Amino acid sequence: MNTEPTNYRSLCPLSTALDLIGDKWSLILVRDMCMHKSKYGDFQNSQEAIPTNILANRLRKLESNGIIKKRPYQEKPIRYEYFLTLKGAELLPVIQQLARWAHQHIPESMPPPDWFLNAKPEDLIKS
Amino acid sequence: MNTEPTNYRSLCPLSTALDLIGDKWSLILVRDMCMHKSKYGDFQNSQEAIPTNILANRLRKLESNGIIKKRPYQEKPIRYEYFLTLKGAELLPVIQQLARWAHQHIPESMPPPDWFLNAKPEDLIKS
DNA sequence: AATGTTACTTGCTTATTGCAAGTAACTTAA
DNA sequence: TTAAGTTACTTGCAATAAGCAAGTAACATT
Repeated sequence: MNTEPTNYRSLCPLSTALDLIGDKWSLILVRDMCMHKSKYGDFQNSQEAIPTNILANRLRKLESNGIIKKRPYQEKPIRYEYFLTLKGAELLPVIQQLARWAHQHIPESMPPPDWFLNAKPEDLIKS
Repeated sequence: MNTEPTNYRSLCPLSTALDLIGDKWSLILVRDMCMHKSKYGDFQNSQEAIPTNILANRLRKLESNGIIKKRPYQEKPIRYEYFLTLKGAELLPVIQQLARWAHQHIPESMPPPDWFLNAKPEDLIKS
């Protein structure tokens, strides 16, 4: 399944970015991988409670768009762990800004932890 | 129409942010307002070709969430212009990062203009 | 042998998106 | 002065996507 858009809505960089990750769940999964969650069950157990069919679909899409990679961690039965590519890790500044914004402007939201605000994309790859 | 979520999926700042603006169109409209587009027709004329019912719906949601405000620019018939609040203007760092990311990682996307990358939220309000 | 765990898929319902057309209140051109 | 155009929408409906519940395959554990 290749899910890269064959034609983007426009070539505006913001618009192309949103064509890839502009939905309610993709960045939640990127966040989880920033926190070194890597297995299907880890993602399911996050507070936001992603439906399992959506989770499977998003993992496929993110992989097909080069944002994550999967690698087998056992053979019988075959099971994969998922982790960020460089392309995926470099979404960290985006989600840091989103978290900062939410903390400043959405009263209900919790403060982002310091380790998260201080993290760098290169901390996330090949860990 | 109040569209603020009564219960967010979680209180994680990223998650609450995505509950408000995590869709394909909201940030496109914020981008347009950063470019000083202000009228309904201006938004319709953007390259991404937002459907008119979605546009009306998103303007309502963004206003109800305090990200934009509207102000009448004529009385007969009543017509409004839309502009960013401080809360909306402070989404600029988010869309700057998204644009930067897209330019670096999506080959098809165009480079973001320098004025855009160098803009500051305070440049956008009360203009 | 039965129960549990992990990582999914399938079927179905509900919600959202998007297209096309319609409408209201004007403005402009013939 | 009438017809066509503009602006800012709303409504109806079809297509797509999301979400819930249940099922399944391949093991491990009790």
